[in-house]
Amino acid sequence: MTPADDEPVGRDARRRRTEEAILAAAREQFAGSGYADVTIRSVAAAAGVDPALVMQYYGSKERLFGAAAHWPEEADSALSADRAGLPAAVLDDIFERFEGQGQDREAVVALMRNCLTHPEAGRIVRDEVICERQAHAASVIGGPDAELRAALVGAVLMGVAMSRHLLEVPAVVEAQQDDLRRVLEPVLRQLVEGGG
Amino acid sequence: MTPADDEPVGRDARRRRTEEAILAAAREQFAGSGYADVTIRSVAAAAGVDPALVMQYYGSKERLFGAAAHWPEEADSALSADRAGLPAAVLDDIFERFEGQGQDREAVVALMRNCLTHPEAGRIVRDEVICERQAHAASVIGGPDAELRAALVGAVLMGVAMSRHLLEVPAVVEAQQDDLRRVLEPVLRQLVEGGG
DNA sequence: AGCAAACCTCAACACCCGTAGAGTGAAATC
DNA sequence: GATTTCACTCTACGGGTGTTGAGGTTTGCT
Repeated sequence: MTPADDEPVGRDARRRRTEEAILAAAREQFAGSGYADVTIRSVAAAAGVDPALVMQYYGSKERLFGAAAHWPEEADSALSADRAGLPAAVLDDIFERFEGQGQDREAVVALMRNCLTHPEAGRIVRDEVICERQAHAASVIGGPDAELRAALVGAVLMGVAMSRHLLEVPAVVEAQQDDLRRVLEPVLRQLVEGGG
Repeated sequence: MTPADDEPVGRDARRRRTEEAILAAAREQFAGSGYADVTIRSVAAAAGVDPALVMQYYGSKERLFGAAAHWPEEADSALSADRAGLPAAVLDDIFERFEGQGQDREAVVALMRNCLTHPEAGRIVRDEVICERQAHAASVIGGPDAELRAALVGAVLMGVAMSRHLLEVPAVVEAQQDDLRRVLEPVLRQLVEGGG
């Protein structure tokens, strides 16, 4: 880390800064490549730091990944929506998570990128993201297929997010947020409200 | 390879059989784990063969992956459907590909499993699977959002397939094919037919 | 039987990885 | 200013990887 001029000095501040530099590099690399292709050495190099320091701060590659890739649990408007408001609410939520520009976006992309190949990432997405929201969605959906419909809401959102941010399917990447909202909202409504 | 008793003998047949044993082991492992976690050695061990033989037959790990993970181009009923028949047709197609029990199913799962972390697998899914079918779907959908809607059909199917066969979200795994068809068909219809 | 070819294995190389422990130099404390 | 503390680096180890070339052993042909 080359320290900037106007930043706070002192041992603690300096440490916190390099710690964050390592984490930022890790987030970026895990968001862009698979777990195995990211090496402690490559993260250290991007952070301008010795590989051993990464170990010293984060213990292991696994723990570094855990710190870099996660699903931020901010206020989720979809958890307090009724049936009519659910489609718009889940769209709001997913856009907020994936289309921001901060570290949270990269943490989410890193989690999603690895959820099919990294067991722990897969477990988090399945159990702590999809299933958790599924439980609430099912309760407002009701009916015999409530659980399935709720799970499929998650599946649809996952598919769209992956197409747009991970696989980068051109037509989905180039679409404006409003277009996606306009097209997807009725689709999700059909999913949560069934025939009626 | 331990040869079975009732199988054809001869040099060629034997070779073809071990070649297929290697490929079968590779398909299974690439379908179940990420590219990096599958090793030439583990594939060779599962096939009961020396690692060097895998190299001799397939040239490199990359080529072995290419042979094991692909999207079989069989007759695709979705390519000859009109707008009204598209939802049912794409569902038929995806069920046929993912719910069979042969080598094709594993080849497809292997491709999907790695499409977020393996660049070539990602390219195939994006360009040769999604975009190709998107082109046809868009032509039968029509309207200003045709391309986007067509791409989103692919996104929805991908999300469902991943939930069911890769991430294994319980509610989606346990659902019967008929349930999925019944719930998803109107959803896809809403997507391809828009407001009308 | 004897020879050639092909299937297959052995052993090894060169590389890169995650990780560990000792060491260094600067900042904080007295 | 001396000493301690802590951020940080150097060096290295052990292991696993893809890959290779030479050797062995079975098969098929004459």
